[in-house]
Amino acid sequence: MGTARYLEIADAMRQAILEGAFPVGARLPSESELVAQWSASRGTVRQAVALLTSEGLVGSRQGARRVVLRQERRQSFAELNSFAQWAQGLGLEVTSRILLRSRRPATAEEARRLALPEDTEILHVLRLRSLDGEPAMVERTAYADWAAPAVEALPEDCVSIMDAIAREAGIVARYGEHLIDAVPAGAQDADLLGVRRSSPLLRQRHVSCDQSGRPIEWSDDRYRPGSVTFSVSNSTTATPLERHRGSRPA
Amino acid sequence: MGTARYLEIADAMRQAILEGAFPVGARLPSESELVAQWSASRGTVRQAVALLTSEGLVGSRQGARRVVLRQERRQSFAELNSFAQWAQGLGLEVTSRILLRSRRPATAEEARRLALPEDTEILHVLRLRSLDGEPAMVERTAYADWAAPAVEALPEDCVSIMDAIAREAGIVARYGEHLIDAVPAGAQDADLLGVRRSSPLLRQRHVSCDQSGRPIEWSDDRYRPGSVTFSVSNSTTATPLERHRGSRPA
DNA sequence: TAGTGGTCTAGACCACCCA
DNA sequence: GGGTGGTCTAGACCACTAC
Repeated sequence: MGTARYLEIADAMRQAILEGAFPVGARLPSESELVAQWSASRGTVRQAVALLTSEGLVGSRQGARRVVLRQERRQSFAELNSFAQWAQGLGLEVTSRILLRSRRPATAEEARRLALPEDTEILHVLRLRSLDGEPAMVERTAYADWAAPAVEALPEDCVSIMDAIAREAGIVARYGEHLIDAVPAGAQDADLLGVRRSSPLLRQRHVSCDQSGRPIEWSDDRYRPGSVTFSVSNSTTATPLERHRGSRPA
Repeated sequence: MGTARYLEIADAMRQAILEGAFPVGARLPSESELVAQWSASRGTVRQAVALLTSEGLVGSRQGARRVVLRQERRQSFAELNSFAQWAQGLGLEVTSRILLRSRRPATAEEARRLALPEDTEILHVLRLRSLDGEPAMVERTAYADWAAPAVEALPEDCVSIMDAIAREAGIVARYGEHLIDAVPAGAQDADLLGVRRSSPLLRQRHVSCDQSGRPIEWSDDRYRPGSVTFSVSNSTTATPLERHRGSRPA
């Protein structure tokens, strides 16, 4: 039974938009036209266009035809949560090296982010990741105690830890929460990335959770300047990104 | 007819989650239970929980009860697109000062971002924005030619330009696209924000579009370190944020 | 005022999870 | 195997847009 009907419709429409059949600003066919075209019910057609809307490709307002907002493709969950999958999807050569792997009691913040009791022994991993041979990101990750053994079993040049523990131990990330800000490079950051101390790094801290919402890892990833940009679309009916006040306002 | 039924249901469930009636990891009532509880159809109940899912509050998998993922509230479109509305929602005192307002031909990038012909005359605005009296953000915005007159008519201490031109000229932002990265402070940034040159700034570039997808403004906002963090939730079924390769990889 | 998208109903079948 | 969410149908009424 391959794919759902609404995904088939959405895929075809997305393809048409990406190919330029509907340029930015163009109006999409009406729901009734799509119903006729695809011999599907209105509910199914609406599911398809709702998907495109949530991707930021089309805009929707009551009473008016839907309009095309962008002509770019959206990434998958895996591509946001996994540096390796993202880079491979772009055809870049990724290499990773685990520089340090040690068990130690969780700090207060790590315990909170991982929803573990304080002083639970977590696994801390320091990792340098490169794109086409150039250092691009320093990753400092705390793995929950129950996930630690699977990570400890991996070779130190493992390209994708999340892929590996999904395959080897059935630990699959399904939900993520990301915090994005800018920080000055510390001594270790500067050394590993080959930049000057205090130069700007884009920081992505994130927690990945399994199917039941249990945190697997809490990570602090720092990108070399210019190597990565994040993007997000929003609208009056959907706002996925939040802005937060920093800890040190003044 | 105040609000839609599904919004009423979603609001009540969101409230319950935020108040801790369903802690993180807890399972929500089943759809059939909600149908009985609210005397609504299954479709309406599903619309409500789909909303919570898209907000990142609950996770959903076929065959299993929905689980609570977070206990925090999500912001509105206005709060992400408007610095003033965001800050006011937090109870912070916002002040703004337009330091420079000039018409000039659009650069190649500005023309592209604003979907205007090259060399169209746009309005460039330089603005310093403060939180509780402390400089927090430098904003450099290019307004499309057709929106420029409305902006030129505003006083230089106008707190929210988007609010003002919505009120005065009926120009309303409905869709946004945001690019987030880190850059070193330039001479002007350093001077205005009171930080050292080259110190890290969080940069949010964004375009705001009207109802038909026509770009109103293209802006480069730079935040003083520590003053702001962005956050986003994702899942295997919804990934609003993208990661992009930067322009200068090596 | 005709057409469009937004909301809602009441059924149905299926794939999947868990006890 | 019973319960759960995922998909789909075929209707209906309403609010809003565009002309």
